[in-house]
Amino acid sequence: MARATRDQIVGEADRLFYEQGFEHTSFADIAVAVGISRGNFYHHFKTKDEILIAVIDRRLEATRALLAAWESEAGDSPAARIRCFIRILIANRAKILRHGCPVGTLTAELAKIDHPSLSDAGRLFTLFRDWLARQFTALGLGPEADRLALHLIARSQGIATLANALKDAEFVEREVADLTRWLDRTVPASA
Amino acid sequence: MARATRDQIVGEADRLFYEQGFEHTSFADIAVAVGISRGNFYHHFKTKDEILIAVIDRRLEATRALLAAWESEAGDSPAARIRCFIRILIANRAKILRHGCPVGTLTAELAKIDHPSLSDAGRLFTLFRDWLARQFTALGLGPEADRLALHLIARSQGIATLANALKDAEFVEREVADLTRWLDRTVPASA
DNA sequence: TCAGTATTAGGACAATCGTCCGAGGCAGGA
DNA sequence: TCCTGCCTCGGACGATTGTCCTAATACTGA
Repeated sequence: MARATRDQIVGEADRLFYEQGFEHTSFADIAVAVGISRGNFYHHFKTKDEILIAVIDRRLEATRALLAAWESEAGDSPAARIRCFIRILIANRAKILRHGCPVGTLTAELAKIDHPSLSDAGRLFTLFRDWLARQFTALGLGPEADRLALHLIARSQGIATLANALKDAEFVEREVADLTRWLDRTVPASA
Repeated sequence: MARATRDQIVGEADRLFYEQGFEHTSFADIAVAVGISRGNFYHHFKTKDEILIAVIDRRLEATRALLAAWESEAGDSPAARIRCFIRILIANRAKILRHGCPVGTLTAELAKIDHPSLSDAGRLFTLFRDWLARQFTALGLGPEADRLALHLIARSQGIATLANALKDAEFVEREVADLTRWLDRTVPASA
């Protein structure tokens, strides 16, 4: 089945792009990881950029699924849903210490090499932004919802960047606690 | 004079590493920027990693000078000195939108390719961290000084990362205002 | 069973990478 | 004046990059 091979390629590329970066990952790296020959790629993807687009699409889909899972997991409480977002810093702590945030590091790299897919990668941020803004709106913070969403994402990015640079897990816990207090202070005392 | 050529190489490498990234910048790129032949490098630097080390040293020195300048610029007010730090987000706004924070993007890249100079680059963060902690200590916040310093750096990193991804200058202004309010709220009402 | 398509392997390709060499140019001291 | 040592040039090197081709194989439908 061609679909299976294609999915394997995209899956391994996704992992390698995260762990090593897009440019630093070669066709040979992906071929070894998947266990296929290098020349086989051309049948599934014409260029490396096409693999990147497929990886971004995969991440967009995974993010949509994650957000949907949080909605059912946290029930009807928007505040609890936002706490799910904050908690990914704890859940993915080990990976973040080693490789940073998958969204932030990818967009930073694409911005640096002036890659045309930067705007596509930016849609990953938009997904979180809009979802968070909807939660803040549901909490009655409509006029500030987008501002609060961006603020929360920026705080998370800063924590991930610094945790990655300093390799400091305790710092993450401390900042997440701080972020949680900020959330409690921001939302009305209902949820 | 050999020293002048060497300094030119390090200077252009510094700029290019910031604008394009370390890996994406080739010897040829630097040679063109400086206006010398490619083979000339070997006389000044044996490897590309040696250039990176020189660039990091240059940035460390520039950072020390910057911090010293803020100390005299802001007089004896630690709070005013901290505001100098916050203001670099505004002063370097245009570059940050295009290329991110020079410190954050370099450490992120070096972490991703598992480069041995990552710890050296991390010393750039340490410089700001210790300096900021000293200012908070001078404000009578000794026990919390290091925590507050890291918090402030993380916030700045998050703003830079997101501004770079979204190319949104207005967002930077808003978050800097927010950060300034945080500072006013945190420091005792003396300075 | 067989034709035809889909998938794969292996390698060639030009370009570029970091590295390194040897020949020339230039200076200042004897 | 010539010699010596620093500096620079242009190009060669092996390795690796992304891209692409062709021949062999696996699979499918009739």
